[in-house]
Amino acid sequence: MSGQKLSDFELEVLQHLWRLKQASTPELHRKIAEDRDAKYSTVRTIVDRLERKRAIERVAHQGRAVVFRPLLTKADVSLPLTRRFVERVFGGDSKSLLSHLLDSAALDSEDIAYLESVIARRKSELDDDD
Amino acid sequence: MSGQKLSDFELEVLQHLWRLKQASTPELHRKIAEDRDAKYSTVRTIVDRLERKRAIERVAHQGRAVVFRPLLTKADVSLPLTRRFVERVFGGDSKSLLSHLLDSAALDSEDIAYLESVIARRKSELDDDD
DNA sequence: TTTTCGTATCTACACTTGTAGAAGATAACT
DNA sequence: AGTTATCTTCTACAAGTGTAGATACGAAAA
Repeated sequence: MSGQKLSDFELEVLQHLWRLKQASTPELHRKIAEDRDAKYSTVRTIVDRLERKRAIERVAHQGRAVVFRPLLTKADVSLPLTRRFVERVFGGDSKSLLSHLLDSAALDSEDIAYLESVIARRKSELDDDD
Repeated sequence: MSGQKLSDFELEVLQHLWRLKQASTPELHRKIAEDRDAKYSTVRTIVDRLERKRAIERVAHQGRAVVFRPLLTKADVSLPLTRRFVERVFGGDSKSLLSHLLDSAALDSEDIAYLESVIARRKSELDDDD
């Protein structure tokens, strides 16, 4: 499930909701206002759109405020978006993205150990069923 | 230089131009029509917009057709877009994207071999100066 | 040289997105 | 109970995007 495409702003709000588990629009507005300038009603509009897109749902009330929680998981969102991004920007070549990331991301030896383990697992999977 | 943001369709056309080095709108239209349904004038509109955004420029004529070439390199486009994508979808944490890429089925054995080589190099770098 | 395609150019339109004001509603404070 | 500070809901709008028809134009074919 996901269907609907999410805009930048909608994703930003979702990020906050993932972190907070659930939140009201006023809370979300405060969080967003920490980063940049945005009027309350603007945030509320985005929340409305997320609800209409069934990306979030109402779970409770805090005073007059409605509390929302995400319906989509990070994976629901990032899987298709990543695929689409690799397609759009790297013409489907994920190696380009990888090398870019490896060059730009600060990786310590711990990260590298992790990567190695994932790769090892991956390799055996590919050997097995491919 | 880049300034302007590029739409999905504009990026798609740019991809083709990078591959072809240069091309006329009719050529681009044919390429795109291989993948999906798109009218000539639609493609031409996108080419116009790319030109107005100074992402491409006219280099020659083929009969009545204008030949264009990219002004932006892949790096010009992918560096800021990747940063923005990581920000939007992974809340700025590029390591999440990395592990996501590794977890998603987007990698074939060739990608993995490449990754191993990069990691090996990375490891020796860390040994050296750390 | 006139006709005819293939291109270019112009114009248009519905939809999404970011942005927000205005008005209506209601919990909370006095 | 009345007032006030918050929230919600409604409405709006400009810019960007995908989409494409209509028309003009010029090169190539007849």
